[in-house]
Amino acid sequence: MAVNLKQLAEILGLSQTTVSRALNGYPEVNAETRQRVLQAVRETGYRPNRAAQRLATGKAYSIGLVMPIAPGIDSDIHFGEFLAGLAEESVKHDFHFVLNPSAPDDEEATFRRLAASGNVDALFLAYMRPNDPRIPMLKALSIPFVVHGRSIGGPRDYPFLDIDNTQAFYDATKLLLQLGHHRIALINGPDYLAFSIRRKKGVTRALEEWGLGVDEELVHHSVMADEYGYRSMQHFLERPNPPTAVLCSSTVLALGAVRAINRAGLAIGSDISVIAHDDVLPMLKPENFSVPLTTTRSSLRAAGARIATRLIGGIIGRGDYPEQELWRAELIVRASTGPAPGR
Amino acid sequence: MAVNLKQLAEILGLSQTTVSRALNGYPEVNAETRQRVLQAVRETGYRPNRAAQRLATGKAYSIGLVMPIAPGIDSDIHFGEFLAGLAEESVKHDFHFVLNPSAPDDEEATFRRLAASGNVDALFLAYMRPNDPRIPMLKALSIPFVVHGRSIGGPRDYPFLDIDNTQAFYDATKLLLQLGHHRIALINGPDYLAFSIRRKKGVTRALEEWGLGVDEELVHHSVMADEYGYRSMQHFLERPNPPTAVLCSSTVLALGAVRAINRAGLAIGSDISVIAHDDVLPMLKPENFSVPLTTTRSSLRAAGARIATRLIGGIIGRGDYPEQELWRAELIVRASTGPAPGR
DNA sequence: GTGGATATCCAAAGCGCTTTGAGAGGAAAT
DNA sequence: ATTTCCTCTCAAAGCGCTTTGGATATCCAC
Repeated sequence: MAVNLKQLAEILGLSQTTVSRALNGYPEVNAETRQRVLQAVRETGYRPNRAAQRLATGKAYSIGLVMPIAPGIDSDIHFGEFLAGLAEESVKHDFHFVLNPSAPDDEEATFRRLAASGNVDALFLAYMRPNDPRIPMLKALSIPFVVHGRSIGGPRDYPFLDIDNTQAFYDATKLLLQLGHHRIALINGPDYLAFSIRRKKGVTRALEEWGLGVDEELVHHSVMADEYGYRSMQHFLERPNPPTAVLCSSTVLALGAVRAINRAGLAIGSDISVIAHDDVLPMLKPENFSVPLTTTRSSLRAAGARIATRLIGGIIGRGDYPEQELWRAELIVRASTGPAPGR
Repeated sequence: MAVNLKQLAEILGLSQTTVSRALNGYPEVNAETRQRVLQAVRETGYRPNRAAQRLATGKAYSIGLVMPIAPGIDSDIHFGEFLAGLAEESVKHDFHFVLNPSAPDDEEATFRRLAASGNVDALFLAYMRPNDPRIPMLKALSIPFVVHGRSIGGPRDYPFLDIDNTQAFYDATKLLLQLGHHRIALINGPDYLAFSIRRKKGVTRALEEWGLGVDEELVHHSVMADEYGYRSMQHFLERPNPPTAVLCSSTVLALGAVRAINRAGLAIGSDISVIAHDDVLPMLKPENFSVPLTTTRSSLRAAGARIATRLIGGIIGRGDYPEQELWRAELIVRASTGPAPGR
């Protein structure tokens, strides 16, 4: 059943070369011959062996990503959503991914292995940290890559796609300040990730411009699961002087925070304002919250698609994309933000 | 920098054969020679080219999965969680996945392509439907595969891992009946998927054994996103004779349902009971709901790991696993279930 | 010392594809 | 008729690895 090039050529009474050329769109082949070849491919169900193709061309038609994983580590819903974007775009070009799971502390070795294996044409990086060692490493390995996010410090000349996290949280904070809030809490992502650091910076900057400082007691860092949103919020509310507004780094965190607020008997949008960053997760829409959530929005899925486009474009040598892109998140005001109480 | 076998052999003053054998653990190589080779590998950072290896052996050391995707289709959080399980196990054996995105209506062709490409040793299947055409197809292609879930109808002799959905929802329904509930609603997954059908069957069976029938008006099918849980529940509550209990096919659906119940001013566990199926999604734990959720629990991630184990075991010819496994979901009673009101 | 194991190692043949460098044939130009 | 230039096709090399089928050397027993 499974035919290979040689057999196909035999059936057609042609040489492998000609068949190969006909298939790969080389000009020096008769239109009629090409048709015959294509017809035979249809009839036999011939599919080129990718491994052989790869060995011959050096191209793998696939992009590699390292999936952070370990027995204790929770799967990240954001990762899945991003993947969906990558996938959506890749399918158009008949590309696939090679997903290489790896424990975080083994990530460097995994990258090295992946790059050397010849299994992938390009790599994708995320979960950037300050002075991320993977960037110089990949540059040294001279394999194309695109980063989702940005490192902080270290070399600056690498291809990335990021959203302007500082700006987003600056905007959000400013809105709260204008509404009269002074005690603003932040339920942020893990403190070792670059985006968290930038978001906090945005908050800090807005507060300082307003003549206020950050209250470190009102800043929590954690993995983005609703459980932590709940705990952090509960913690904040138990303070002698609780915040009147809270910023969440994800709608998932907001989910927990909202629960804590409800349980405390407070009204969202009047007693306390909530703003979350919305990655546009289809299963958790801010407009569906009991009180629709004000958000800074930027589609993770769109980012995935865009990165796939750039990566693939780079591989097949088509398209010329900017090396560095910084998307601005949109501030969308809904009912969860209102004037500070007592004003 | 990137050394290949030939160069490595040259450096060592050995033939490629010997080096290859030393690396692959063949017995006919001197222990001392093997050490020398391994040392050289360490020094040079030699990595075998997978494509070449694949071409020579026919083994790809990777398993393929088709990721259902399309511009309009939402990413499924359950998919990500399952993937995490697969990954966790695969990383131990240095396997990776080839993720092939595909539009649902193109799935068959994608499978065929994937199988013929030689890129993968085995395939993984999920989102089973009744009489799923992919099963006979893969059998015909004679490529190893394992199904997560089970089809309904069609051939029965194929390798799968499933949870006993009928049993799980039978158990859950029975609990509700024992608590005195008679009007029991079901917010189920998509009606074209086998697991949904089985879950409904479990509910039906329990009701019938109790001398009751299913009220089709109280059964909704939808994608598993909180939005639909909310809508369905709201819909049920607006009926003249609303249900006193509801079963949800996912904690994600329950999230929406709970919101609708809260909004209606009803108390969970007394006015209305809720049971959800819990796939053990780390970002959404039933014990963290404002009223902890009674659930039927079965870890999606564990299923992923188990399937990876079986798939990989089959490929490297190690281990002998049962072809078919049916896991039983655990019924865990929490505060969201209580006696039917007025009893 | 000779035949037969045993232990080590090697040359070479693929695996299925792309691609280089040429050859064959015909049309156009001289 | 010869040369030049296309157009179309082909044989063969090579991608980096595994594996078959020896070759060589060593060692034992008889």
